[in-house]
Amino acid sequence: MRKKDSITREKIIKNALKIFAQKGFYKTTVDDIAGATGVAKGTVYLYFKDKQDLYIATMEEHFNSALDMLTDIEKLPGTPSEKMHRITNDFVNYIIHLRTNYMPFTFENLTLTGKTLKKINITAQPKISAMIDIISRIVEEGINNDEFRKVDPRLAAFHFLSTIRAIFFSNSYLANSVINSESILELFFKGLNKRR
Amino acid sequence: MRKKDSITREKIIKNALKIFAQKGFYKTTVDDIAGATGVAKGTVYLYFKDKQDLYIATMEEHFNSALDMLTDIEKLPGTPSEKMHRITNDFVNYIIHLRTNYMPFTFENLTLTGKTLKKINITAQPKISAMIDIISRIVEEGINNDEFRKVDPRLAAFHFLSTIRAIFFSNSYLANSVINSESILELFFKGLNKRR
DNA sequence: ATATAATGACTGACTAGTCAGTCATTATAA
DNA sequence: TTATAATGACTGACTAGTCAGTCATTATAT
Repeated sequence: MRKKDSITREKIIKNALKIFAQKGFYKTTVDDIAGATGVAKGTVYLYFKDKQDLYIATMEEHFNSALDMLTDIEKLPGTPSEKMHRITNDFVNYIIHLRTNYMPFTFENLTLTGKTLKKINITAQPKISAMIDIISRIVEEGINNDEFRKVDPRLAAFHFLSTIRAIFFSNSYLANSVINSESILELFFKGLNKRR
Repeated sequence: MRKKDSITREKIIKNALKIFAQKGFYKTTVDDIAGATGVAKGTVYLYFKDKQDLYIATMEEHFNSALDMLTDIEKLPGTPSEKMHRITNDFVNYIIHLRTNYMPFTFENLTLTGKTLKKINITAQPKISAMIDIISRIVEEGINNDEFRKVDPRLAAFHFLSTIRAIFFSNSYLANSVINSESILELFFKGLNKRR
């Protein structure tokens, strides 16, 4: 394969990520992606076995971006709580950049079934697991610091990702309240119960 | 005179709810629903204008069930925190009964686009809003009781629903941790930060 | 007898996936 | 240096399959 090839492949994935994120797997046609990329449909099939294969490649791209972000943040100095705020901001910006209002592949691919779902989960599960690993290390650091309570770090990491996810929906459903990442994170960190 | 059977209509909705919840809008065929109900496809079109119309009816059914549950729990005696535990249990049981592992219509219909999405949101938004209303009244009660911190009650209600939603995904992604509703709710109520 | 309910074969629009052919670029022979 | 050959990335018309929605026909209740 020529050098040119991998650039085309990357362009296709980049466009597919945006379109799949906005329209989901079924509403997105391969022609949509080819059109956005400026190639013919046949070209897409030079680089990907089928639509499902392209979707999986797109997901890998997505998770790799997310893992890169997390890895960078883990390395930087700062308290665990500061790191978790940074993660939230980065994720929010990333999703805004995709011009979609949900995290397409973070937790689920709701409407996929059977074989497709299974194949995708083979790719997705380890990546999500890796994300939870990084975050749970940050949580552990916080527990050792006496910053956080003694909780199951992986559960807290998972709940944290769920909370970030909720931020993207909050605007649609809470029009009359003041919502931003900060106010939801405040609930996440401090909880609902009054301290006594 | 024989009347168009409202029992048939209800049966179709009941089956559609289960199948849409399991397979999503696109993977579900009208034949699937007709077959499960034991009627011909044409019969479905006697009761519903099109697939989208059936989906909307299905969503209304779903939200009405949820609102009924919430209304009942709000009336019963108990502390706000007890009520919220009951809501969680009821929702979890309801979803288990549907034999699906996500809350299909609670927050989003991810892969629907354009007109379909807009029409569905016209139905869904007020119902979700009504759910948040009930829960936020319970939260307010807790704030007045000195049980909860002074927070935006609607935001807390929304975050609570997001947390319940997370319970359904936790099993897939946290296989090695001990997860149940209780441990996630504990995080929701107490927060991650250590109390000082 | 007649109106209403139900059926399911059929249609047509849509789209995933194919493949024979094109053409710009690169390699090579004279 | 220039003509010719080889390459392979790319194209887009085409096929084959799917499924929402229709409607002529049949069944049934009153």
